[in-house]
Amino acid sequence: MSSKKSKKVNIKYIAKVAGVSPSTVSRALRDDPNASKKTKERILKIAKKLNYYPNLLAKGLRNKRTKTIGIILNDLKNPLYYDTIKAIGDILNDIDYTMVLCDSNYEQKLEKKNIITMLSKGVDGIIISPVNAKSENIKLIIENDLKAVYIDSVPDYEKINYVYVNHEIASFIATEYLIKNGHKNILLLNGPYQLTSSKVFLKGYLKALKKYDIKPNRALIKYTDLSIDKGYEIFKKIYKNNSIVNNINFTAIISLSDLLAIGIYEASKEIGFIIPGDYSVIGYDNILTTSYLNPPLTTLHAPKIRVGKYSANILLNQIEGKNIEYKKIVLKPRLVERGSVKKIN
Amino acid sequence: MSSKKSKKVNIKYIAKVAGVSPSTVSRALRDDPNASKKTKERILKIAKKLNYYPNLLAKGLRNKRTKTIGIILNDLKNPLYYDTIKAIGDILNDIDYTMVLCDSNYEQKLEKKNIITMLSKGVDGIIISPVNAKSENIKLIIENDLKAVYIDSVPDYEKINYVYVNHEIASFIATEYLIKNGHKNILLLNGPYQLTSSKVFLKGYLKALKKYDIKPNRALIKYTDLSIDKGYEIFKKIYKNNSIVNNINFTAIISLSDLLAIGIYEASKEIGFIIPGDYSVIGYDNILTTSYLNPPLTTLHAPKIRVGKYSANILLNQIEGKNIEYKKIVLKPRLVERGSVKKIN
DNA sequence: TTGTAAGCGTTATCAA
DNA sequence: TTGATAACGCTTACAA
Repeated sequence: MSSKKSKKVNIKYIAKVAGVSPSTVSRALRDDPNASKKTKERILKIAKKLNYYPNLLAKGLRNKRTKTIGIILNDLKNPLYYDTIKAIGDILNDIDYTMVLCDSNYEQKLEKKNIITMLSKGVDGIIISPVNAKSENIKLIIENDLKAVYIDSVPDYEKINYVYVNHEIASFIATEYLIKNGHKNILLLNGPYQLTSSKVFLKGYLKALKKYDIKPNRALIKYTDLSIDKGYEIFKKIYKNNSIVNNINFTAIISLSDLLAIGIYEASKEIGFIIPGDYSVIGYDNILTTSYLNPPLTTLHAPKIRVGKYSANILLNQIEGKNIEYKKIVLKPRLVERGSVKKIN
Repeated sequence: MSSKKSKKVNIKYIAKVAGVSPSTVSRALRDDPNASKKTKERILKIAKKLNYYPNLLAKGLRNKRTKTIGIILNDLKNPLYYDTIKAIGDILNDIDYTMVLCDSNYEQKLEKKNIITMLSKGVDGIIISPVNAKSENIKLIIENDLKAVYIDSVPDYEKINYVYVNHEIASFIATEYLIKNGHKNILLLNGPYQLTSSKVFLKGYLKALKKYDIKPNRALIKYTDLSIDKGYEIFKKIYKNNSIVNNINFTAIISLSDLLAIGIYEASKEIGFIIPGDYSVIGYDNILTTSYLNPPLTTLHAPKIRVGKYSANILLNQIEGKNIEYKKIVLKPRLVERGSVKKIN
């Protein structure tokens, strides 16, 4: 069938087989108008028979276009991202683009490396959930004219695209909802301190407290990595401190991520607390698992699929030159009332 | 800071700035022994100041190595893959490789396109969950000498690598477990018909039935796509047929994917059936959500992280030439007993 | 230790 | 409509 050690099939080789010049083959393969229909058909047939596939490295080097986009995310394991990735993937499949996927692990240094990798690989653009909206890494993107759509948090620049679920509104809605349910001492379980999303999330929380004349308590604001384990850990630690020194009291918890909320559930189960009897809990993102928790988690729905669709379309339009203006899309989270919040007097 | 319209920084440009030849720069950047320490340091400093980053397309074209691996999966949205992707990503980050990620959507045609894309992009190897173990697509991989590690199902070739969770054992364990709990009429909710995993899964099911002298019933074997929605749909349809014609009876369900099992939960809730009172259910994969279902889903744990680690390491070793032999790793699923199976008389 | 030059597979320009 | 040629940015003989 396939001859071993067969010569590499490239345009030059096809040209030799077809008895024409490489440029003619190139034109035929690209369906260039400057090529007779007849030769096109002939070349295409030969290319197919030889199982030719183009060398995208050479093509990219030559054309300065790779039909590739980069996706840089903070944690490939967070279920939050999968609907988004799937949505992007579907769009790319349709138009023969591919994606290079990187995980920054919430580390600026790793993020920088990832951005440079994208530049080096000549991707046509990136979709990035930045670690920090004010970091040098954003400058790196801008100064290198790398087309980008920011998701998750928004750098403070004019000439950028973003598709942003407003975290400030999210925490505001959550906090207000709890307050209206009688809660005054609300623990904020925030993400990593350096994460811009955490800062924004804090803002909405404070805003809501202020609106209802509740004095914020520094001890009720905690920062941690976004994972089930960390949620579990921190809640156990809080519980321990609480029972000993008894300096922090709260009746409700807001967390930046459903994962943290799940960790709280785990810890509560172990410690023996009841949700929402002892503590009310609100999560964020509305990942699959939340609706099956016991009690089902009240959370804020993030429109993950739309984030993917919008960001991919914006980026692609810009790459294809169909749209020059910068697009700024702000999506609103939506409260999903389930069973983890209790009304208290 | 950055001069607008600045000249592209490449090796040639650095050479000019440094007053040396391009090859000297190339050697310096690659830490080639044939370059004086002094010039190396000088070049490196200049490169840094100029914010040089290498053009990986050119490098790849020249070296026939791209430090890129391709990942081809059947459904980017299936939580089964998250841990695997994350594990692969962590390993790649450590050694400055990147991944190109593609979704084949369980379609052979799309899979073929994805494989060709990987070849065209000159990836150093792929990790693939093939749609069908006997398809022409496998030949495509082999004939093009594309290094590959197969996960999820195993093509019938000698010279391949795979990391495989044995689905036959999975369904056998599940079926036997149900039988030992008194079930005789067991519905098999399988994946898509053309999917090799489905065929293998069926095998273990039949084997267990045979062992206990239970005659298989064709009507109790169903095929469908792996998603919550499809699980929901098919179960509602089965219920409808069942109540009208009453030709199929069963007390337990085995499904190829936890997602299908969740769909069954949803349908049951709506119809009013009790799990495991009316039907016992066993899933497969042990995705995060399963332990929070009500009742918690009894399922077979698939070692997802290990699949990622093993497959990445095998592939990388082979790419780096550290290992020439083909590696075949079979992992065993492990029964996770929870609350969705009831013992009957 | 360094420089020259050719080549990786494409494509755009120019000339025929 | 086709062909020759140079160039994309990098590396590696080979020569100096």
